[in-house]
Amino acid sequence: MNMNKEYLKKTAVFRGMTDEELDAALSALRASVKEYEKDQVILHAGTPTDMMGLVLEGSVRIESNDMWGNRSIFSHVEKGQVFAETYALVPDEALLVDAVANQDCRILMLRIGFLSEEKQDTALWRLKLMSNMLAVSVRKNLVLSGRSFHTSPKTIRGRVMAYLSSMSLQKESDEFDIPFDRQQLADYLNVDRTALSKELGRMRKEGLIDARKNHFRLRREKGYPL
Amino acid sequence: MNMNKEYLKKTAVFRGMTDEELDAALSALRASVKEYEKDQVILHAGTPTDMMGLVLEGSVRIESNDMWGNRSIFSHVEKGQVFAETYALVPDEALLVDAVANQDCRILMLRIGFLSEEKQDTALWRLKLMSNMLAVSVRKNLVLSGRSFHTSPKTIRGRVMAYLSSMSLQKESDEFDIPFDRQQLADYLNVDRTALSKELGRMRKEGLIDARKNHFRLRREKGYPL
DNA sequence: GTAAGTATGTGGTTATAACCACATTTTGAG
DNA sequence: CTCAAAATGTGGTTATAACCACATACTTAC
Repeated sequence: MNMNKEYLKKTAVFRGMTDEELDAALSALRASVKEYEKDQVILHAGTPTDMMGLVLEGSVRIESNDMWGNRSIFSHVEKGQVFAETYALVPDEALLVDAVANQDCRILMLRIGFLSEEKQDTALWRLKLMSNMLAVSVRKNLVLSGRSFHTSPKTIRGRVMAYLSSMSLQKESDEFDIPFDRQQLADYLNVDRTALSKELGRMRKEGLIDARKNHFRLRREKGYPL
Repeated sequence: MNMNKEYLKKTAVFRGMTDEELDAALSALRASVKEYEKDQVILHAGTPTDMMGLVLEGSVRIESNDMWGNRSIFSHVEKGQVFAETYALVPDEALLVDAVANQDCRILMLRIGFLSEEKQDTALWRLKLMSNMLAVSVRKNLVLSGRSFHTSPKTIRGRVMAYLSSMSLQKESDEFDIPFDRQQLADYLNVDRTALSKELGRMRKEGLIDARKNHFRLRREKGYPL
């Protein structure tokens, strides 16, 4: 199986496990590595799943596409992080979103559904896995709340500033790359792409930001709040 | 201590515990009952917390108020449910939102922070608590995603329909009460209150819905989608 | 390098929501 | 019941985003 166990032991899901525990966990989780091309759908909305994915290479976006073709991007999942764990752990809840490869990807698929079953197996690997998944889940919660903060301002500029401020804090720098192209950023902020481009243009003109492709720089001295 | 243990054993947090386990858990959690009046802030944004709240009576809303007085309501927490568990379980993360009593409330405050500590105590009550908290957390995730769905349509009507459809599904009826007054619904959907009233008026006129106070009825035969 | 294709930006128009002022209805206290 | 206060609704105006068409820039394959 083409996966680096040393790397896995550093991820939030398998943190703190011994080699033996990791092997036991991977076996119970029916771990398997899958590959996906850019823009290929990994998990489809509407299908129930007991599997979550752990990103080994590439990145994944979580999005919803309504019947009129409107896309809304909920989050972006980087290498080492997991997705769909919520649906895998809530029995009978069909996926409401698509998980899509944002680039060519290697994904470790894990059948985690059993963790939410009643039986109290106290194998140490299981306890550690559960503890880790709790940490992963509450973190994911913060990510989702974050998006709520980024989309609650009523103006495009407000949303852009909320998003960029929070990225800047996270990256601990005024200069950083974002994981989205313009269309994706628009779909993340729930605004029209051309309107977003226009607003970025205005903000550039006013000297608030530099924005070139997915690289941004905040010019706080120009009166950037937060 | 003024709390009904039989009731607690039915909540998602303490589900499946024996009396002894519940006592051990409550003691470790330094459980205490607090009372709050309508609109009193229970937990303030900006303060770190290792406590979560379990609603014994009344209900709580989770909201964010920016420096210009704009309110955004993230979720509504009913009797038996918990709030702030995310922040309590993520060390060093200050609360980003306020938890506010939506009516006069009795809240069981629980110091749950220790659950995210490293040490592997395998007391059964602790395992059950952890397992339950995982279930609670992933559920909370679905609630947060739900709000994303409700606020992603670009028009007020789209948001109202998304929200009401999902309430209708949840309540398994075309007729139901919502936990918000108009201003709160507007703040939940991130729209202006008067614009919301106007849109509800139009939808009433078109025969799509009946809406009186917080009681709604969907008239699907009139072409309500989903 | 060139061409084709993709991504990004911009002007113009229209639709819609925000905002303001105020009318009407409902609620609650006495 | 009466009054005051709060909640809800409505008309009118303005600000802004959506939408459309297209220009420009950038990327990739050849």
